[in-house]
Amino acid sequence: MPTAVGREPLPREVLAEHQRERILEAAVEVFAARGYQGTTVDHLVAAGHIGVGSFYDQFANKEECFLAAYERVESSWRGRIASAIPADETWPRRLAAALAALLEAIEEEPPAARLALVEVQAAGARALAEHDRTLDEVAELLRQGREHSAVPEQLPATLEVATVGGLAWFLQQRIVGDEATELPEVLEVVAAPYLGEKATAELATRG
Amino acid sequence: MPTAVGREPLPREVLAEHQRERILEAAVEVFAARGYQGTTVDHLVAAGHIGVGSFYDQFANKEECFLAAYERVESSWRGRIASAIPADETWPRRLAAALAALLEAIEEEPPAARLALVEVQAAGARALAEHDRTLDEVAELLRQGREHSAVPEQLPATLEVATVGGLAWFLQQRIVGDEATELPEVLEVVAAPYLGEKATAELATRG
Amino acid sequence: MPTAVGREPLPREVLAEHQRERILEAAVEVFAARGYQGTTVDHLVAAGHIGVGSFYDQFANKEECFLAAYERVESSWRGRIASAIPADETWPRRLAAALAALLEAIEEEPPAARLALVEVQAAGARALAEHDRTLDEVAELLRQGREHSAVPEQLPATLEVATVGGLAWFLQQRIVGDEATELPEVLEVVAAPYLGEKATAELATRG
Amino acid sequence: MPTAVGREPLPREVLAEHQRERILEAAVEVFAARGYQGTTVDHLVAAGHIGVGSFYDQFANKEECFLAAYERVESSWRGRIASAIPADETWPRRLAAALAALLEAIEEEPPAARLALVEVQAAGARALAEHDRTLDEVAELLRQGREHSAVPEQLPATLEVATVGGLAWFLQQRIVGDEATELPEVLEVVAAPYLGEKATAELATRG
DNA sequence: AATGAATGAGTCTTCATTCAT
DNA sequence: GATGAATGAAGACTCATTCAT
Repeated sequence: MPTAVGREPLPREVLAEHQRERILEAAVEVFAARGYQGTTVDHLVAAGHIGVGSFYDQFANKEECFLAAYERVESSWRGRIASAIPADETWPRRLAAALAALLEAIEEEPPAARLALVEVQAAGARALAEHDRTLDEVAELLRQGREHSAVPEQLPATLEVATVGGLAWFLQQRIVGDEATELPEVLEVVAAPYLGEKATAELATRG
Repeated sequence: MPTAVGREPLPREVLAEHQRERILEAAVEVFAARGYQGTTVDHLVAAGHIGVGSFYDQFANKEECFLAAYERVESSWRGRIASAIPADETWPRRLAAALAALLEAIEEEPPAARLALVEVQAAGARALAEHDRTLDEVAELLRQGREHSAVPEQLPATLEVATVGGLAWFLQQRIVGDEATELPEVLEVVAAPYLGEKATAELATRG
Repeated sequence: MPTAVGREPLPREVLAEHQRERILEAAVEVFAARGYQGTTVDHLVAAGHIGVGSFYDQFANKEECFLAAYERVESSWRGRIASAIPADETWPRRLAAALAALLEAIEEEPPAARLALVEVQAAGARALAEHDRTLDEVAELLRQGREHSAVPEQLPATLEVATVGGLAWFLQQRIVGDEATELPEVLEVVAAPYLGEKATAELATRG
Repeated sequence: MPTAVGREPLPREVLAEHQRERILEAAVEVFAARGYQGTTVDHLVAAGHIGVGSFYDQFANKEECFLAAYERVESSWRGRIASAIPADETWPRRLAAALAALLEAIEEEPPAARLALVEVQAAGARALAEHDRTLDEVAELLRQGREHSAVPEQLPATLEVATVGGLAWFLQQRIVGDEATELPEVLEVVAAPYLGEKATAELATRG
């Protein structure tokens, strides 16, 4: 076996990172279950099986912890969705794949979904701003679909912002109501303005 | 002392109601300025020029006060919009009139707008549910526009919910950013799915 | 009996002031017994028989409370000493009377003495500055005794500051050691530089 | 491997001692800069470039560390002053030399001065007691000057304690105010009671 | 009917100290 | 022997709510 030279590549740093991850994982559950305001640092500490001090070693305060948890979910989902999008496909199919991945994520990780789409609204200005940024990015991606429109120049400038807001609202409703969301209904709302009702319906049906 | 005939008709009740109104009026300002979480009962009490006791005579707690303020705004705007809608007109024009009245209300009462569209998100489950109910009602109204669609049966079932969510999100963005919102951009997003891009553009232009 | 006009001259304000007095009275005991650092707000609250909130209604924090207590003692003693000084007497006798009153106060109110002469040293910069101011005032009063010196121009400029510091230190020692202090020993130290050893001794003996 | 004859004589002990010295050196700076209460063990640890554990290997707690730092300064200054005192000289000149050495030390090591004369007051009962002991020793030395008094039997018994207290207070004032102290002004206060104003003035002038 | 003084539970946060590695 | 991650006791402070006047 190779020598031990260059060993111990990840003791301290990684351990810390690992702990941070553990805390965040627990934090997602807690924030989702109790709401941002209903969550105290003690709740987080208990759920993370750490001491109060350790919590404050990792996060300046509750808000920072929420933001970190939010970003963690967001980044995880972003990766998940990105890798679900087929590289060599048309925009409509790529869109469908992205939305499918999103719905899948929501279904598989309800607490994360609640954190990212519901609680984020009540977690203060910073979280709201972060959320805005994310939605703006999604809107930007949507905008690329305009070239598939028969009448791109007629599409209102605000279409994407409204579409993304509508999507977020829609999902939020379902999450709060603890209801599942099906791809077709989402796809229709998001894709229709670009592809038209008919093509959208087809896309939703055949996939 | 002999009572004068036809003296003040409803002293107690009316006075109480009047005071409640005054408090709510002040509460709208306070909640809008400090945010739901940043507002304390003392802030409300100070702004309403009443004693703490009187506050608790009127409201069970801070949340109830917020809900009452929210409902007050909502009901006031509802009336305002209702009376702005011309009775004998086509649905598109009625829609346009309603949206115009909404934008006007937002512009004239920024605190109320902030309360009803932004802070409501952070004021807890009850407020959120109330807000949902309102948006659902709006969605219901929108649904009446389907008969103007060339292809009503192709419209996705979720269209209205998404549209309303998109509208709310859109307005929220503008309010937070302290930017004005113009009728055409809103109209395009809301009406286009029903009337098509072209007719919507015309409606927006000619009014 | 006279009418009730102009009645209720002191309900609210006075009550509040009275409470503040009560708290300060208790605070003197607590600070003296536990030391400034060893005292917590809870200790003060318990000793004052009030709620935490009421404490914070009266004082911004522990330090402000200490400062108020210090000033209360200082002002009380100042008055006590001032009224002990005979108006129509020579400076030496006035000095002796003042010191006698000071020693009497120390003996009668050990906690106050400890607060004003010992704990004040450990209560932070503000308290220290306040204490400095007081000692400076005393030094100023001493300076008036120079005209009784046979050789006033030979007295060092720093005499008073050193004398006052010496006095404070001396008293502090006794208070910490829980020992009584006799007028003659103090008088000798304070008056000797001005009156000479002999006259001082006489003053100390005969009064 | 064969050990070299006469190799490093005392590795462990000396190293430990050396480290302790380093920590104390840093501690003086930290305590002087942040005040006793404002200093945390972490500050000391960071300044000493050691681990928390090592700190607790050397000192039982923060207070012990302060006491050790205080004693280190005190002992260093004691030596410094002792070696500045000319052996074969009169008491007045020896006193002047001692005071000169003290002022020199204060000027050269402001942090040490602040620790020994200011912060010591706020570092708890133990430190205060230690300080008392030191001042008492100084008082004892002063007492030897009585034989130079023209009227030794008239000097008050408490003269030395008061003088030392006055000196300490005086220096403390200057240190806090960040002002320099000149030998003459100090000398006058300390020596005058023994030598008389005139001789003192001469001593101060000619040295 | 109205007031606001009083309460104290609940939260956040710091920091001395321990102990596994 | 040295390190610093982890702990949690302890303390400051806020604010919703009650209740005597």
